[in-house]
Amino acid sequence: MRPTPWGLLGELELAVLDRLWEAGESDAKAVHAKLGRRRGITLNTVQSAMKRLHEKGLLARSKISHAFVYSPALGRDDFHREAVGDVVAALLHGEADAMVAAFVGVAERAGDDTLAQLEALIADRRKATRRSR
Amino acid sequence: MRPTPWGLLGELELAVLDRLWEAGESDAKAVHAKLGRRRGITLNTVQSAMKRLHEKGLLARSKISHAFVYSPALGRDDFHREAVGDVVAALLHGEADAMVAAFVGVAERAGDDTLAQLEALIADRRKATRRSR
DNA sequence: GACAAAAACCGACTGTCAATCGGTGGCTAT
DNA sequence: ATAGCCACCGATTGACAGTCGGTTTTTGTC
Repeated sequence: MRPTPWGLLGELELAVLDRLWEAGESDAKAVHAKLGRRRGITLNTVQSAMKRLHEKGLLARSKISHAFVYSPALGRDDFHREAVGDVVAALLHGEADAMVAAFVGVAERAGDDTLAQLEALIADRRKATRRSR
Repeated sequence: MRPTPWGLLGELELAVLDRLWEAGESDAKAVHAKLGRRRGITLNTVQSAMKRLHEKGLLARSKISHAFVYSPALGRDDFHREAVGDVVAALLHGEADAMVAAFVGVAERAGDDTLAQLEALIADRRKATRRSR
């Protein structure tokens, strides 16, 4: 019985992903060096997290000599879109009105500039859409 | 050891909320009548879910005679805004650019009309903002 | 080829949380 | 008083992240 239908990541998993996006491909040791010390967790823990991320298809890895080097399977933006999309899908069952309202609401309380940014980007996307049609 | 930073609801809990938003205040029995049968769960299970929802502050309740009548503590839209906002906050640590990009991306793949809707609503909100300033 | 170091892997344990019931005990209306 | 209804408590299950310890595998080096 799946508690939540949307597969959301944990805190450490997100931190690892962020690290990978920032630093590009890295091995477990490098990631641990950056965020393991602060958190007081072992290299092993970081390894486990990265392995799970790999199993979920979020990290690609390749063996360099005998060690793994991981890299994000999705771009930061793709992942964000995916995640937000999942939540939105589970929450508002595909109802565009509600979705739009939620977006605007969130953007609004993030600051007025955000709304303007949103507007600008939309204009951009719509232009692109029209052209490609 | 918090598994996920965002407190997201379960499947049943969401269904209960949806039901309450649709039908207005109801007691556990009524909710169970609507979605318990299909799911093959007992009234008791629905009661538990509603109680948890109440403890989380998402359902208000008042005792009518000896039974509780529950009603949503937040409007549907408020809740959606809240939930999406939480996820966005945890995911993109307050970076407006990424947020905007994600919104547009999700809206885009929800259909082209959605983008237009979003645009319209934004124009609306910005007008309102300007007026109130 | 043997060996030490490094890293991956496996398995276990913990904490949290939703879902799900059963049983118990308290009101309520008759 | 008493039969029902219903809330509450507690227990169980299942999932999943975080966290390690211990074991095995791989490698580079004498």
